[in-house]
Amino acid sequence: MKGRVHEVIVAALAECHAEGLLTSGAYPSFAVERPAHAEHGDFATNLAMQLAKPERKAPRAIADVLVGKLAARTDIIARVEVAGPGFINFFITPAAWQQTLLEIEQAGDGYGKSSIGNGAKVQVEFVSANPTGPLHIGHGRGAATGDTICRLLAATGWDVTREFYYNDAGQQIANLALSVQARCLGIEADDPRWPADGYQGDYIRDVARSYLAGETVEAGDQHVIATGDPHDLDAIRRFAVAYLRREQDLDLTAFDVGFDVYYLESSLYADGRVDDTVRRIKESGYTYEQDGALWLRTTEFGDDKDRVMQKSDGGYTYFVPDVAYHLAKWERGFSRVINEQGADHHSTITRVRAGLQALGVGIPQGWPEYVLHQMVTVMRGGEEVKISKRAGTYVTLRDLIDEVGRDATRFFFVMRKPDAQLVFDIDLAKEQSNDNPVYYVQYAHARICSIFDMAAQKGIVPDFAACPLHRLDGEEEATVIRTLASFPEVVEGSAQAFEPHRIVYYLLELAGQFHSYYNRNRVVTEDLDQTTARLFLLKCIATTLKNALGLLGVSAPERM
RNA sequence: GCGCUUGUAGCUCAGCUGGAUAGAGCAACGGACUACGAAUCCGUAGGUCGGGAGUUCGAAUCUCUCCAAGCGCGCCA
Repeated sequence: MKGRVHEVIVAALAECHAEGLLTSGAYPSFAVERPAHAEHGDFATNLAMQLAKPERKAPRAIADVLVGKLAARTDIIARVEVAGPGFINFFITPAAWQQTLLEIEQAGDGYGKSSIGNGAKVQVEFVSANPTGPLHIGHGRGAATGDTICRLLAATGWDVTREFYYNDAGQQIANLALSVQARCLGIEADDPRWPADGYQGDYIRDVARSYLAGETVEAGDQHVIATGDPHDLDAIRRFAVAYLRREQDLDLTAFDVGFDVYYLESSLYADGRVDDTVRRIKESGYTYEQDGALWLRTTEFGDDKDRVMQKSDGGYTYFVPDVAYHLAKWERGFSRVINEQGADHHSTITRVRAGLQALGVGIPQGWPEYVLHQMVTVMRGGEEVKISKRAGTYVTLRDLIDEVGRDATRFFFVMRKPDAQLVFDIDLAKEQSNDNPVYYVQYAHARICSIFDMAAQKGIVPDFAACPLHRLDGEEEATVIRTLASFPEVVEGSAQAFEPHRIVYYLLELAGQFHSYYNRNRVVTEDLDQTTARLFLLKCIATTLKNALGLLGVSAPERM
């Protein structure tokens, strides 16, 4: 509907220019928005204000001219008026609003989708947890946020590739292997022989036990059989990485989060991409040697100090494989890449981009794009759950899914915009009451389904093909229809801004309007026409609720 | 000290990329089930949008500057 109004405005402006009513010939950018107050109509535009400068006339005078043309579009416009400093307010005819329900019904599962992405390729990298331990609550937020962004982009016409980057090389993995080996040998964390930066979590014991038992682990295309030899560090490393990767995969599967590509850091070394990247950066002239190390002039690209690429011991710092990895993304043809990460790693952004710029291969400055999510704190029993890796008291994603369920976990993780810190209240998420927003929304869907069941039991078979839409003439019905009609706009905005929480707020609003409507209006009555029309409205609400929940990876139950 | 993010009702948070009179849910108080699910609804009350200055027809939104909180500032990842 908004798009239709936009078209009508452009057409009117063109007419005014053609007939000399306006003289500048200007087509400024202008907004069509939904006014906060109902007295201001269904839509409003600031076009006249935007034209004031080029036309060198008062906004209200320009608005009067435009209104003369707009008023002729009686098929959708009931009334237009000039208000305030020069707003043009549109009042849409009830019939035009009611017609939008037909579009919803026809689109069905596809309602809310659009093609603004034009099928262009976009890659979203998210989670990318190190295979050194189980996924914790921060990874959970990343998984829910990243997955929802993928769903939003797919729904708006992008060709999405979901990617998980495995840091399966480097010092952390060496520490992992040493930790598992220590457990295999019965060395405790307080033993002087315990490795310096060893991982102390209980899961390390599980890995060691499994390894000694000679178990087999399958993860992705890996198929690793434990040798059970506690002195074969290389075998332990391969087994431990596969074991933890399998655990992470199981968690993500339980969370309904999937990936198209698992990219292994070790492959960047194996195929020479890391060395090649270093060589190409050196050739760029942005490097220098100092104190026995190789430095990159990242300050040339906005960093506050230069960074070491190759340490004096010959090893590369962590951002070098990161640059190599992103160069590979670019060469794979992703002109658009989005990285979803925790904000605690935000300092890598400047370095990775600097490395890519230094390569001089035509990568745009703002590439790749980043979505950073802030910290998550967990509340239980009104108190913050303190996180201590050493004591092993951190909350894993698995714990959350087991305790509060997948739907509530996903919903809560995307309830806030990524930029804001998130307080995850476990008690609230578990609660099956009106305080819990997940149940509030799901209940709306289940309630509608139950009304359809009840109507069927009464032998009512609504003929939607001949639905008397004009019977939906109440104020509350108009309100709900307007909300339904805005869904595609909400999806577009949410996708464009990488802000999944907008879908959550939309759901709460729509569910609220339905509950309110339901409490005041009886749907199934003796009046068959009215019953048919209202059931049709409810069907459209249920469809929209289900589609919106689907974007969040949350189910729309028919019964609760 | 520098960088990023945040600061809106007692609490938790929205505010549609600069629009008109700043909204919702909790909590508080008062109401609504002999008819479709009360996991619901209706009403009342609650504000110097952290402080200050600037940009313009117009600022919670953009700029600057203070204040406060979180995160990050390694030849760790």
